[in-house]
Amino acid sequence: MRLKTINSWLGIRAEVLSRIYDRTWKPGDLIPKEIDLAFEFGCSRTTVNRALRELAEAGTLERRRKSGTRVSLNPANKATLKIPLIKNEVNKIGKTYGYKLIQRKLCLPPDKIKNKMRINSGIKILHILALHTANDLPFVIEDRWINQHVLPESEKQNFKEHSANEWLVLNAPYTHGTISFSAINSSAENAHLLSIKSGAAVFEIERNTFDKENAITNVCLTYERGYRMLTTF
Amino acid sequence: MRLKTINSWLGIRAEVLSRIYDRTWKPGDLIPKEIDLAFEFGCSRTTVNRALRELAEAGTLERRRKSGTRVSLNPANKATLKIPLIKNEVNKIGKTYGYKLIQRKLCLPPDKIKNKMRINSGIKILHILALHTANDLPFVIEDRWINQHVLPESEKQNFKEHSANEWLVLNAPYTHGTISFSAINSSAENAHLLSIKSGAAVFEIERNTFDKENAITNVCLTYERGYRMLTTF
DNA sequence: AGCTGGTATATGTATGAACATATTAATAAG
DNA sequence: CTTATTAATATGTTCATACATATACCAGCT
Repeated sequence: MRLKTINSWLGIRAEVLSRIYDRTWKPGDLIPKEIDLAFEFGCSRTTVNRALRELAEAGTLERRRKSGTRVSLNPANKATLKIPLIKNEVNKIGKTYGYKLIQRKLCLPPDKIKNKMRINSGIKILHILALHTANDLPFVIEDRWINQHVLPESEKQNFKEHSANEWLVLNAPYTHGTISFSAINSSAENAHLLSIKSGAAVFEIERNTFDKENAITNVCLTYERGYRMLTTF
Repeated sequence: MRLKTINSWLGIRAEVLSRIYDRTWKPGDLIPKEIDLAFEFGCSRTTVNRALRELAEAGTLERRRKSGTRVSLNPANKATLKIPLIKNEVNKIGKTYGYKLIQRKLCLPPDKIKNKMRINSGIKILHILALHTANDLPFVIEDRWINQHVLPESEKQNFKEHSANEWLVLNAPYTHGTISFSAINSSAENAHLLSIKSGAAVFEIERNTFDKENAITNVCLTYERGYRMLTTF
């Protein structure tokens, strides 16, 4: 019955959220169909569709053809994490970024890496160990393997001035990847590099990127003690 | 000059990704404007817009009015984490979910919680400690504070059968929240609950949810040893 | 130089109409 | 009673068109 004219998709999204919030539409409820909402809000179905689609992508709504749109039972608490370049991450917290290459050489990867990157036995690949610092204090250990057979250019890079992290972003397009977060007790070597006690809990991010079926790189980032990864929703 | 007819937004998104991938368009490059792409792909600008908008949301492209669209310099490695109900998380790995309430009482929160939830001194709020199990083995410790002044219904719940986690999803609408991930050395109490050695590194997720300016709940989830949070991109 | 205002331009949004597609519900065949 | 077929329907997508809006660029002024 054409009560309001919130005729922008942002306005409609806000109104729908508000109705979910004030429990006019409760979790699990079916909400009116697009045409009816369009009439009520005094806009076209296209606009309603845009608003509802965004909410469905965010996990707030669930939509099915013919059935209709309902409020999600578990609002999928989706958090989107931005994984920035370490350099940017350090700059963002107002500290001075530093980088130091510790090791760079071709060697046989351990079984774990061999499996993850699908490297045959006896094949040497590029291993890089580096330290990123914030105000000259250890910030992150970058322990990286690069498949130089897939990425021949990488063999010409010495990674002395700039981290592999940065070079890869510009020069290694990927199709997909995996990422995992975990907590581990730091090894003696890592503890030494980070100037912490051996065994101290540290936050680790492991990332694998692929070019179709070929693994490009595997990196394990070990963060300074007390590091927190934050986001909002 | 109308070479192909990939005239669906998904097709166009794929084609654009492919061109970025094969380095026809390199990071930082300006790509043709919507109208030109529409002509080339033999579709309307609306469709191109949809494809490019999605890619911009994903962080692959950066768009500015008048300037145009360019390939992101740092493809914002955005990973979207789905934070499911613990029950669903356990079921997903094919294990039997269990829940045990350890403690539930009104008490004075420590300073840390008081600050985060903006609770005045001397005010008691609801504290819940519970253990979630997978195949009868400890999986997650849920250490939660609920502001029962904002959420009066919560005081009537005993949380014996179902976790606060589940009740809140259905009964506590929120406007926004924060989430943080970290690694810590487990305390003696948590180690005991999780049947691990005190000091072992454990993964922690801390979440705060708000109803406008009022904090609804603060929860700290401490996961079993070796837990990994995974996602793909 | 620096500031001001105007203009051109690429993206952003809205519309109504049309057709596509998934899925439910009704119906007919076995 | 069960299963295959068909119709109905809500969302999904595309289109041509129009207008809105941010902003880069330029001209003219101080």
